[in-house]
Amino acid sequence: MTEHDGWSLDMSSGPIFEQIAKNVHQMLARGALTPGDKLPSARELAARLSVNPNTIVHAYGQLEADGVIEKRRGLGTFVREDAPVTGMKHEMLHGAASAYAEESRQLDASIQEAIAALKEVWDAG
Amino acid sequence: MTEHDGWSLDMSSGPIFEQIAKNVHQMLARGALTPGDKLPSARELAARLSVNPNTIVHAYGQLEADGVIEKRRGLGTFVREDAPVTGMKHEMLHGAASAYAEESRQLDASIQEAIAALKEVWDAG
DNA sequence: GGTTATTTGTTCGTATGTATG
DNA sequence: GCATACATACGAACAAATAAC
Repeated sequence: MTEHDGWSLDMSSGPIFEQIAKNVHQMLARGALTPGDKLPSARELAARLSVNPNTIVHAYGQLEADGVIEKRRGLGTFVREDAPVTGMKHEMLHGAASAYAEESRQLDASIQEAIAALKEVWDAG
Repeated sequence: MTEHDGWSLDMSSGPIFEQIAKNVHQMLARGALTPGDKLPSARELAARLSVNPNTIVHAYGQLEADGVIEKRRGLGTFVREDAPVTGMKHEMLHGAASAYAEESRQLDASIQEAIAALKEVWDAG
């Protein structure tokens, strides 16, 4: 079994710094992170994910620009108290659902077929 | 209304040449392309999608490596007679379903929630 | 029959963004 | 912050197959 504390990089594609930022959004959406929580330092997270520290800095910078986190010099990086979390889970779920619906429709699949395929693969993950 | 002859680029993310290759796979899966069919020339498709002709060449090159198409200098690019089409629709649908299942699980959503979200957005597309 | 023009794929170099050290 | 390596996308010039003259 692999470790599972919320921090991972097993997503399929895209820039690493975006995957990390997305991961933070997901952890916020499912309550694994809440306002006031302290994020790992750039060096520590970089070591855990085996990536360059600058990549973490880049990801945190994007999250700061999104208004999700704030950096406190000498203390670390924290989830902002006014971070937008309400309804974020449903927003992200709807986004993923829209992408799946779009791909299914491009394959000329009905919603019944799409649901059937989803049920088939749900347990496999 | 936008034109809809099967060729488009409105997918969310990823390299352009991969989006084009994926589009060809989808058209093959739903029967919009069949073995022996002629694909648009690199220049024509590039003009239609407003991208560089070399980007199309790159996408076609990947499809050729996949054994799906073949190029004939001076004639054009064609779907190979022995292109694998059987079951391709289900394969691609399962791939998309797996991606959606993965994202839903990372948000701590149940399969019921995932199906509900899918139903909600199905008509919106 | 040979030459030209058009269409097509092929190949070179260049610029930008990402990841690394 | 800077230098290097890699992938992606772009641009222009090249070579082959076909049709028309």
